[in-house]
Amino acid sequence: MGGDGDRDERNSRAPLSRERILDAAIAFVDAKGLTALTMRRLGTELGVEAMSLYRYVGGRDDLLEGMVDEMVDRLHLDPDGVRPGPGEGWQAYLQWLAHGVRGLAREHPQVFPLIATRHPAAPWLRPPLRSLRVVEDFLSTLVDRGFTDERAVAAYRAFSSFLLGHLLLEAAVLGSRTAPAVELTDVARSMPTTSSSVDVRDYPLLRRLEDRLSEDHASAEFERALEDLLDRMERELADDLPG
Amino acid sequence: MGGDGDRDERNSRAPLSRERILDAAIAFVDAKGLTALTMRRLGTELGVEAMSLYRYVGGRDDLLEGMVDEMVDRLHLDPDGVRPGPGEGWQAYLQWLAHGVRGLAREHPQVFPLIATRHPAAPWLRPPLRSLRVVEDFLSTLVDRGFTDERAVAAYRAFSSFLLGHLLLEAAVLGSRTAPAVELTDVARSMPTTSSSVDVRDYPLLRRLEDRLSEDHASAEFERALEDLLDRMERELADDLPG
DNA sequence: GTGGGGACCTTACGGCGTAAGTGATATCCC
DNA sequence: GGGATATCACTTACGCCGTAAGGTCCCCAC
Repeated sequence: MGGDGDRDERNSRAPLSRERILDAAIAFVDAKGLTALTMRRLGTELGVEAMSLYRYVGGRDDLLEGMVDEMVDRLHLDPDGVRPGPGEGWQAYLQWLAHGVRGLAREHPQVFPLIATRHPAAPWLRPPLRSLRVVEDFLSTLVDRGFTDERAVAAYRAFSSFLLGHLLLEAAVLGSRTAPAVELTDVARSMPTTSSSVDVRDYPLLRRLEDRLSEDHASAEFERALEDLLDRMERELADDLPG
Repeated sequence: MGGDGDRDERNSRAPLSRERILDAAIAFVDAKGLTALTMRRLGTELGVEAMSLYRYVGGRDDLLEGMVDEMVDRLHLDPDGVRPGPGEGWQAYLQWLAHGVRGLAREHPQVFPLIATRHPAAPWLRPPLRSLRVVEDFLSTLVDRGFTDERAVAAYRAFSSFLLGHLLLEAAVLGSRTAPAVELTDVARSMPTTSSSVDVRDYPLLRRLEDRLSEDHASAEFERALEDLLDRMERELADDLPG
């Protein structure tokens, strides 16, 4: 049996690496949704058996963790502009960071819940800023700009809560648009158990406001709320000095 | 072989119902964590085979949905005090609602991510306020108190973002405390792949602030941020009238 | 008593994560 | 050049998962 013919039977002979696997996993989730990601399917996607992935990722959990890490680490490359230098004030930095994280959420709405929901390594590593490097950078930037330790930590907490709430909701909307994921059979099966009939007529205000509720002002609301948050920080910061 | 002896072989012969299943599931997740919840184990917990559950819940997905619905619906019973009447102003109502939702998050930190993360039935049914009844109540209360339709919708969006961000983070901390869930072997396996050695010495500010970062001021921060949010709403509301 | 129907059980299937062992291919030392 | 060795992917197998389909038992109306 000719041992020659199967030399390049798969043309995707890029040699497989942790990064290649993670990128493929992120792309896969973007396309098919989180629940569709299995080791076997991801292997198929890469032209490889599922078990081959285990040389690089240690397990499904480590795979998810790796996806999150890689995405968060992208923040320090160039989110969507140039990172503000030391001369530019902490507001510019927080604006830059906020928009960077928002970019992640909008580019990968199916992956973002993972960033937001998985238990971080340390409890004070709050999503969505779950990288030691990013948090160190956050705190040192603020301290360098005149924040006390206490104010910097408070700012970190307020900032992460803000990002998480706004971006998780924005990503949920984008994500449900991208991945219908619910088959018609699923809807059919879940129908009979849901309590009798949910009649919209029981909720007159919802009916009246449904169109308005469906409008999308995500960008404007995000900018507005971010500015409010920064104003609030600025006010609190000013309270420290004149004592 | 004596057909008599197995009359009451299981003393848990309460007749099984959707509510009993949902309650058991919530208790199970509180105790063992979300990933430990399987149809088979939940059946065992109830003294029943897994397939018996399907007469009441339609599938695992419907089970999760039911848990969320039941928890959110508890808000309208008596969160942690008496619901403010029509004479009490929208601030009192929002305070009451916010503390009710926070109560859910703190009592069931392992379930809360489910409330926060699952795709709601309608895209404008934003977590964590995912019930038609609750949202109708929210909007009508505000409109009755003088909000325009537009302001009420904006308030709904800001309020849900606020709750989601703050409570998901608070629940994550409580949840990781409750369910260690990570076996020592898991940690060991995920170690070798995580990039070389993560040395805390590379992050001097984190080291300096670690204690401060670990302090728990969740309650005070929640109250403070909630008041800020209500103040902001009040200011915006006042802008409408005097025009 | 009997038969019809509801509540629970049994069996079975395909897919999942992954432990363990097998083979093929590139690399290096002699 | 030729074996030892390391590297990488594959194969096989196990136990657990969700759940489709059908069976069994018991209780109650007649």
